[in-house]
Amino acid sequence: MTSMFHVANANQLLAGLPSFEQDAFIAVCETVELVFGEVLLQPTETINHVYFPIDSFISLISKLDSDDQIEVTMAGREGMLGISLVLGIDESPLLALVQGAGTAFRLNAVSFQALLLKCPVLHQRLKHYIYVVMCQLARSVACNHFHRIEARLARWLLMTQDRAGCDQLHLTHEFLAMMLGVRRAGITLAAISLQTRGLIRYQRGEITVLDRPGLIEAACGCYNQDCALYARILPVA
Amino acid sequence: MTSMFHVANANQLLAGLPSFEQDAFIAVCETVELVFGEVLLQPTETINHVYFPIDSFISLISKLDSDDQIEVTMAGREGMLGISLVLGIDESPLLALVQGAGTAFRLNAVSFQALLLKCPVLHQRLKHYIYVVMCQLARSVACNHFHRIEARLARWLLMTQDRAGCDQLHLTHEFLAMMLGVRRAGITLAAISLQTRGLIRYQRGEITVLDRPGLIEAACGCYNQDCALYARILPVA
DNA sequence: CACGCTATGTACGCTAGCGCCCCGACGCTT
DNA sequence: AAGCGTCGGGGCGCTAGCGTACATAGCGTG
Repeated sequence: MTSMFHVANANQLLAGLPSFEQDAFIAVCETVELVFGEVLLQPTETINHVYFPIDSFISLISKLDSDDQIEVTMAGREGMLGISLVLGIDESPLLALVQGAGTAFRLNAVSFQALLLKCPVLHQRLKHYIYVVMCQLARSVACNHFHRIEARLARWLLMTQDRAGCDQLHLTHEFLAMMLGVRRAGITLAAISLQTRGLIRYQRGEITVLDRPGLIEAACGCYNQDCALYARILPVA
Repeated sequence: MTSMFHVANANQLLAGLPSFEQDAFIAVCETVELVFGEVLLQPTETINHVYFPIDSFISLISKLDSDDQIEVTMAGREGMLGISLVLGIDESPLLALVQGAGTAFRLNAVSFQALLLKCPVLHQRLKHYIYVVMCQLARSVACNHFHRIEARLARWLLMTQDRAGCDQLHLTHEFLAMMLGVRRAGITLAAISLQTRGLIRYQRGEITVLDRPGLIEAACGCYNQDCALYARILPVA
């Protein structure tokens, strides 16, 4: 029963499910290791599996063409990958890239769909999760349009830290540029500014968050609003 | 029975429903007139009614603060307002503004939720609609970030024309600036360019689309991709 | 321990779009 | 017919961010 307790807390979408639904979940899932840089889903590809990250996390990237791409949302322990199956669609328009290595629960699409019918509480919780993601997408449209690179970088680091669960992040400026849809040089300037202000420290692909409250201050309000929304709609129980 | 045929074709989400579900729908809905400029929903407001536009359409606007706001999606005869009720959430983070006057079917939230349980085909179709909206939001994040005002304006005019169903649109530069989240002067320059190229003509708040294929050419590919997605996921029959 | 790769710093000219302002023109109202 | 409010055109200096390029500095490997 200890393992169930663990399951319930391993991923926040699964947290607090009644034991009946937890049993059903455990019966069909497997545990997999996600490797950094792995592409779990190409745009328009069929979704064969859903993932519930435990300590890994995944970037979901909207790609207009080879040059223009931007991360639109993340899936870590607070979320899942393959959510559109809940809507009855087995494809995703986004590129899913493992951004933080670690473990995740994996289910094949068929089992997942069957599971939803057996687990109304999970089903409802996942619908709420879809709502949260939609709100975050809508906010991101505005955020990416209006806010400066530095504020967006701060926001992004905070979101990543929440999902990685540690202060040390494995990220190059190049990678960050890809995520925010800006130049690498643009990231460098913003990073210098954040470092000068004592909020972060970095060196050859390792970024350390030194002052989280300060970073929240430097980030646009979108970070706090996203957090507040999630907490309100998907309380951990 | 003629009226039922009309219902089935009045709003594309309702099109093609089995007659049983159409009956259930007609039993609970009312027809309302939407007035230009009317605010149907403030951000965070409780959703008391859902709307299925017939020849009206609604702008859904993400508002960061009083200055920074941008339209993120539209709801016309191809969609609906209040979709988050399908996910079990009776609030919307977006501002809903009537942009094209006309008629719409309206249901109160409670009846709508009850209706979903009685109409599995409608329910499934609305879930598919949610998927389409999510994809469009994700694309808009990238589009608004990477594409020039002129291309985005062209896209926006096309989307509006589709929903208005006529060549003549009632729009000032000021309003367009609000929708695209840019300066009025920025719209003026883009509009001049489109007019010079013979794609549109405008005069004191009336814009006429002269060359639709040319306008599609001038728009970013996002327009075509959105259309293609909708057609694929929500075929009209 | 030297080499080479990768990550970061920096520079330069350029463009889109900003904020702000003023003007003229149209058209509705009185 | 006059007046006024609304709409569009245009100008000004400014900034963020772009594309490109090159230089330095760690680090791992041979």
